Amino acid sequence: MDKTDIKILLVDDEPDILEIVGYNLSSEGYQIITAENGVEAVKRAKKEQPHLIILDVMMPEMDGIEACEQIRKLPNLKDTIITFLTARGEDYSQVAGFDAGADDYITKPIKPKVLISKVKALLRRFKEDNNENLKIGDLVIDREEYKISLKGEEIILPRKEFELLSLLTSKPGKVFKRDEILDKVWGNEVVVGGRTIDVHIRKLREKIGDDSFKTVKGVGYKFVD
Amino acid sequence: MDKTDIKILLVDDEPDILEIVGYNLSSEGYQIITAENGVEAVKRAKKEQPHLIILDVMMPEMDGIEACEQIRKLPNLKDTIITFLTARGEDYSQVAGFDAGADDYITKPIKPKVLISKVKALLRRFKEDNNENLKIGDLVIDREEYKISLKGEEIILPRKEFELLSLLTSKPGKVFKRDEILDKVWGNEVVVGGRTIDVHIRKLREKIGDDSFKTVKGVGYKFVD
DNA sequence: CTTGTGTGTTACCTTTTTGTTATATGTCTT
DNA sequence: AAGACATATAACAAAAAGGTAACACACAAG
Repeated sequence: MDKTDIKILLVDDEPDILEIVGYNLSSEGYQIITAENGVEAVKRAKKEQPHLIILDVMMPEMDGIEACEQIRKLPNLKDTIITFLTARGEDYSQVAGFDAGADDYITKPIKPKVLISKVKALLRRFKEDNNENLKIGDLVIDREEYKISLKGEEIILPRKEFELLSLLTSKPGKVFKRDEILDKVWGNEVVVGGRTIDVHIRKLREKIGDDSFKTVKGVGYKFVD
Repeated sequence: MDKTDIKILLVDDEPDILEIVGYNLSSEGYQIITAENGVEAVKRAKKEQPHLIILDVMMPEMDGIEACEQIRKLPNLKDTIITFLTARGEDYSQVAGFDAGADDYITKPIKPKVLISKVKALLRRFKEDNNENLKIGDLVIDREEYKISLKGEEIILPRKEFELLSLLTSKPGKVFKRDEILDKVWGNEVVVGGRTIDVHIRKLREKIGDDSFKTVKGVGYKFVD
């Protein structure tokens, strides 16, 4: 994901802060959206789906804590990172903030450099969470480039095999039922013979390693590390 | 899950810290277990199966990092949340801590209020994650991975046995009538002989333990802790 | 057009799971 | 204590599930 694709929602009732912080972050390449109070913040968050929300605690209309709680309730914003802006020493805010579902807080007065590195750190964590390339043991799976490498060795897999591997590794340990595999890899319209999955699993076993794929009889297959 | 059902293992070599933090958390209603070094921590964790472990990094005998690694290896503790206690500025510990499988860290000096809200936040996440796994006494049932573990020992069960166990444990203590079991595990269309359930119960008894399954004559079976 | 590759099928084979039966053991009632 | 139930158990049989090799077909590249 490119930096310029990242949206940050900045919420504070003081226009000065919005401007200074906004300026600093946009010059780093982030997309900035602003709001001046909690009500507006919730509204914009819902509409714009930002990746990160920086929320002042003390605000008119609806304070940051409440706004945070509201936002956390929205299912499509549950992976959004929320960080509070609080005056130093306001211990209470920190406490309430975590309770409300915040991920971090930044203390005022704001030092732009500190702010930016904190934002970067938070977003890095975010990216790691929903990364496109998976790394499991010796195996790296690059979904963008459609290739994998095992112990540094690059392996080209045919599409179906890749998709099957990709599915199984998306949740290592989880048992994928045959139905589920058919549905996700083949698409539920297509009807394939009963041994098709097995054959593909066998091919993966040949290429990736026998132990990585466990059969759960009567249920399906799982990938193990 | 009630708050009073939540166990927290607190590990630090300084008795003062154990006392203060322990006091604060117990007065919140959590059950507190303590240990004074890594070796002891691992032992107690294995035995008590706490939901959250607060682990000091610097300790004699075995430091927090190593203890964390050890604990993460135990299959029935893999959903336990581990958070480190580190001196401010010890950046290295934090990094190593995350590598070892920690979920968070708390910096010293500890402010009780901050600590408590952090604990709450962590446990909230835990509850959300963990709706799939049942834990009853020594037994952990992982419906997603189709496996169970008993006292840390992993056991693979065939599908019908797994489903039967899964049903009985879904409401420990409740007596499931034979009809009900047939319906839920076999499906009401299928007709099986009268002794089929007994045989499966017997197999579970062999594997899980004789005492866990009680026969209620004329009615059915129940799982007891 | 030929060749090669990806994909899926089929026909066995093996193993595991599941279910049945016959017999034993209990337990409650009268 | 005998009979009627109900469950336990072991040995066995049947069915299901998965593994594998060989092959068939489609389609793209040369």
